[in-house]
Amino acid sequence: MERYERQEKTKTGIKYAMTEQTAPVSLEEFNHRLAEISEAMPKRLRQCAEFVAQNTDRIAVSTVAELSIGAGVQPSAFMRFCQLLGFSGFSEMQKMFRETYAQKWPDYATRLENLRASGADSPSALLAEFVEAGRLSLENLASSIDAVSLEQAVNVLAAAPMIHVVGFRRAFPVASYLSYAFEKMDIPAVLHDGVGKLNPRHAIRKGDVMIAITFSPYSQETIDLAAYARGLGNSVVAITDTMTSPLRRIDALTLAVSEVDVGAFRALSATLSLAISLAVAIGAKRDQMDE
Amino acid sequence: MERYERQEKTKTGIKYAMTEQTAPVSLEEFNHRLAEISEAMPKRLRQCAEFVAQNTDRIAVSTVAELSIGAGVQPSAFMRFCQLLGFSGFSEMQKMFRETYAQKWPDYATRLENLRASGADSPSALLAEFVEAGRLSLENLASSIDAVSLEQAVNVLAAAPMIHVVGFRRAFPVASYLSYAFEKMDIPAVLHDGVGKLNPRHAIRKGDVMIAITFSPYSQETIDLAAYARGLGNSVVAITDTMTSPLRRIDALTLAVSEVDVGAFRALSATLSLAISLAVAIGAKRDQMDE
DNA sequence: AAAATAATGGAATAAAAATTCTATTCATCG
DNA sequence: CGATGAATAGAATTTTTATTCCATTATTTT
Repeated sequence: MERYERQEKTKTGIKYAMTEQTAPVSLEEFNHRLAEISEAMPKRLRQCAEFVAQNTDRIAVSTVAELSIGAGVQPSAFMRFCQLLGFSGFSEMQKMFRETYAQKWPDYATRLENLRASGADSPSALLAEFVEAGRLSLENLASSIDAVSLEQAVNVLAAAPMIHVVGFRRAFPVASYLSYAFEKMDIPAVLHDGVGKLNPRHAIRKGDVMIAITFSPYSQETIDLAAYARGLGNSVVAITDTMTSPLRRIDALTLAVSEVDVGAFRALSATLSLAISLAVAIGAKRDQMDE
Repeated sequence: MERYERQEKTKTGIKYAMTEQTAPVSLEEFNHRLAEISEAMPKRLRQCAEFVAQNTDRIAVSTVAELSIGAGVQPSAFMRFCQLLGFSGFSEMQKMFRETYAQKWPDYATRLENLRASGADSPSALLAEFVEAGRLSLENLASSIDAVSLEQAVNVLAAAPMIHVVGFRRAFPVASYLSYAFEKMDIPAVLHDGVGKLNPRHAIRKGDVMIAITFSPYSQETIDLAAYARGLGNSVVAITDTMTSPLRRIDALTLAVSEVDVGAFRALSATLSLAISLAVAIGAKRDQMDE
C-alpha cells in the first residue's frame, strides 16, 4: 500500500521546479531558466547557480569536480543542480556549452551538402555561401591576428626604400591589389608579375623589403625569391596560411590568415582586408615619419 | 653489447625533434613550435598538425577521439603528436588550451572593440575598420544582388566559347582572380592585362563573351573595350558599382556591387565574393551542360 | 636486396570523470 | 517536541576518455 504512494513521489526528492523537463538549448535560454528558478533553490544549489552565472565561460572546459569546488559544494550537489535545470546530467549541460562555442566554425562540407540536397544549386545560393564564408573568415581574422607582428611588419615596410611584392596564382590578386594601393599612396613598390620570364632577382637590392604572398600549395617561385631576398639580409614580410608555410623557414615576419573554404574553393576576403590594412597603415606611418 | 646501444635510442622511435622537452605554455609558443617541426613530420602526424592549426579553437572542448577523427588518424597517432610537441600527453596539451580559453571567449564585437582600442591609428585599429567594412559590404551584397541578373550572367558565360576578362587598376585584382578560377576549372578565358600595349581588340571574336570590371572613376580602356565587344554584337557582363556606370549605357548585363569605404580606401571583399561565385557557378553550369 | 629503423593501426589497459546510492543532517509542521 | 520529508555529503559504481603496448607495415640504409 505504501508502495503505491511512493511511486507518486519525485524520484530525486526535489520538490520544486517540476515545471518543465526540457533542457535549454541556447545560452539565452539557459540564462533565462537560471534566473527563473534560482530564487527558489536550497542553499547549496543556489551556490551552484551563483557560481555558474559568474563563471559561464568555464563550464565548457571544466569538470564537475572543479566546478563544484569553485562553487563550494559537493559534486553530487552540482549534479542535482544540472538536473534541476532540465539536463540529464552535467555532461549534457556541458555539451550545450561546448556546442555554442564551436558553432562559429560550422562544418562547411555539411552545409554545402544540405544546400545541394535542397536543390538550391542556384548562383545566388552559391553567392550566399561565399558571403557567409567571407564573413566567417573576417571574424576569424579579427580574432586571430597577431597585433604585434602586424605592427612590426608595418614598421619594417614603412622604412623600406623599396618594396617588392611577390605572389603568383591565387596570391596574385592580392599582390596586384597591394601594388595598386602603394602606387596610389606614392610608396615605391614593384610588383613581380613574372611577365617576360625575366630574372626578378636583379631588381632586388640590399635593404629592400619584400612582401611574399603564397598559400598551400605554395608556389616555388615565391619561396625561392623570398629565400633569395633573405639571403641578401633583407627583411621579408610573409602573408600566408597558418601552417607548414615554407616562408616560416626562412625566418620571414609572418602574418597568418586562414580563409574558410566553400567546397574546393577559397575566397580572399580576409586576405585582402589584411593586405589593404597593411598598405594603408604603411602609408600612414610614412606620412608620420616625413613630418 | 647491443643492449647498451639500444639504451641510447629514443624510447618512442621518433627520431626528430629531440630538440627540447619543454612544452609550450602559450598559444604563440605553441604555434611557433608547430610551424618549426611540422615540416619534418611523418604523414599522419602532419595530418594532426594541419588539423590542429586549422581548428585550434576546438582543442579545448574536444576529446582525442573526436580530434583524431577530424584529422583522419588513429587516437594513438594523435597522442604521439602531442608528445612530439613537448607535452606529456593530450591532457597536458588540452590543459594549456583550456587555460587560454577564457581570453578568447569574448565575442566578435568585443574583439573588434579590442582591436580598435589598440591605439587610434595603429595597424590593428585600421584592420578592425576594414574587417567591419568588409562585413558590411558582404551583407549588403547578399541583400542587394539581383538573382535574376546573376543567373542570366551565368547562363551567358557558361555558353561562351571564350571569355574575355577585362579590368584595370583597382579592378585588376578581381580580373586576375577570375582568370585564375577559370583556369583551374578549365574554362577558356583570356585576361586582358595591358602588357605590351598590344591592341586587345584583335583577340576578340564574334560570339565571345566579355566580363568587364570597373569602378568609379571608370577606366576608359575598359569601357572602350566593352563598347567594342558590344559593337560586334557580343554579350558583355559588367561588374561595377551601382549608379551611373558607363557600362550600363552600352547595354551590358550589369551586376552591381557596392563596397563600404574606409576613409579614402575601398576594399574588395564583396566584389571578390561575387566574382568567385560567378566563376564557380559557371563551372557548375558547364559541367551540367556536358552531361 | 636484406637488414634495420621508423611509423602506423588497433586492441588492451589505466586513469579520470560522471553519475548514482545511501546514510545522515537539517528544516518544517502538526 | 517528535515525526516527516527535503537536502546534503561522501563513498561506491559506472561510464567515458586517455594512454600504452605490441604486432604489422612502410621507409630508409647499407
